[in-house]
Amino acid sequence: MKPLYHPNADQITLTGVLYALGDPARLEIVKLLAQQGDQPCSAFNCELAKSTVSHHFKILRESGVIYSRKSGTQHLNSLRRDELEERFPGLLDAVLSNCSSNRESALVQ
Amino acid sequence: MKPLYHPNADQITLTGVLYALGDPARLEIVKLLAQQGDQPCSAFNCELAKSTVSHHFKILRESGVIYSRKSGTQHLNSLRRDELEERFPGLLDAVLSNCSSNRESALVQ
DNA sequence: TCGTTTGTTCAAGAATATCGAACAATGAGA
DNA sequence: TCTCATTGTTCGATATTCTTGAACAAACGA
Repeated sequence: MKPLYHPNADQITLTGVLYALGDPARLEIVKLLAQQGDQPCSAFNCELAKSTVSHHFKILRESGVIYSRKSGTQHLNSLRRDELEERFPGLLDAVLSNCSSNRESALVQ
Repeated sequence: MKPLYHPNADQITLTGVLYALGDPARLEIVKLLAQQGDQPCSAFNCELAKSTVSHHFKILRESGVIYSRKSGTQHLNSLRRDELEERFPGLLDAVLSNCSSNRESALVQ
């Protein structure tokens, strides 16, 4: 299986991050990781096809929002909080603090 | 000509705003309005076709990021700063303060 | 070894983006 | 008033991206 691409911190772009966060499903994923810590893709329960979920994780990973590492049969995903904070101070916090818990949700769709 | 749709403040969604900002051209437009105040679409100089620029302004308007009003032959666009601040405190500031001036630009593209 | 779990890849159809051309609305000038 | 230029929108075509089910690959456990 191919190694997973991750941008370096200095390759992360603002529009890339905003684009990645600008989708209900992906924002839910980010919220999940922020609240529950590292999680496999399967922890994200929604009504989307798993190929679609895989695609969303890829967008998040390639935009630099999350880091994915293999762990047995699954991938553990973590928010790149510190790197994002250093690159774009206050951005992730501003987004997360404005995520309602009764969400614009991919779960509800 | 059709009246322009604008969402009410409470209809503005977080993912909608993030999606609107997650494009280099649109982020440039927002930056322009933040720095120079109200501007017509034509103030946004870039290499995109004008139909494409029109589309970007529409996305910004319908997501609630900007307000557009007719003024003679042009449309004057303004950032909905106060409403965005009330709806998603700190979000726009966090984005704008992380826009580099040597930009990820639609101008350079 | 065989089956299960986890996630990716592929191919097809749906949705969205970009573009040039045509159009509409307004204002300026003869 | 009658052009003409300016500003944006709308339309049709092409290109890119999204979503999905099916097939595949890797790792684990019985």
